[in-house]
Amino acid sequence: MNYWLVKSEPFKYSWDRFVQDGKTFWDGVRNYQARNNLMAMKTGDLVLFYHSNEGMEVVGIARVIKEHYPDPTTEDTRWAVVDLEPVQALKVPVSLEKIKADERLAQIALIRQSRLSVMPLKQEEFDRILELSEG
DNA sequence: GCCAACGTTGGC
DNA sequence: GCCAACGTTGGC
Repeated sequence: MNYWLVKSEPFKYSWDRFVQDGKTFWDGVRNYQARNNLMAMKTGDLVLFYHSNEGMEVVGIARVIKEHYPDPTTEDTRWAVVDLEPVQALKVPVSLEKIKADERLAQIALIRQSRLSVMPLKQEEFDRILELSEG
């Protein structure tokens, strides 16, 4: 089991919309590193859903329900998508500020490589973020 | 709205 | 193969 974090601008695709949809294919990745991470996702992996720009907080947990396949939104064969379904919203969203302030999370790509939109998390980092959600 | 970080493109 | 120019992302 692996753990991941994906970013979405709520303006483009918000958590609420995701919950309404029941599932979604995660498209729009146009960066090789992010794509490689996307293609490494396995069915059942858990994925934190982060709102970038507006909100700037982790808002929920998703699960991979289908591993990577060619991006249906482009003819370009280089890009891939995965299918995700919502698992649950966090009771309290975990803000970027809070994550930055936590020394155990100082090394995660969200902070060190702010432009990467799909990134792996260690289990302890994933667990830690959920802990922060509980106060 | 600005700008830093950084990935990509294209001329040489 | 280098590097300047350019585009995009995302925090502030």
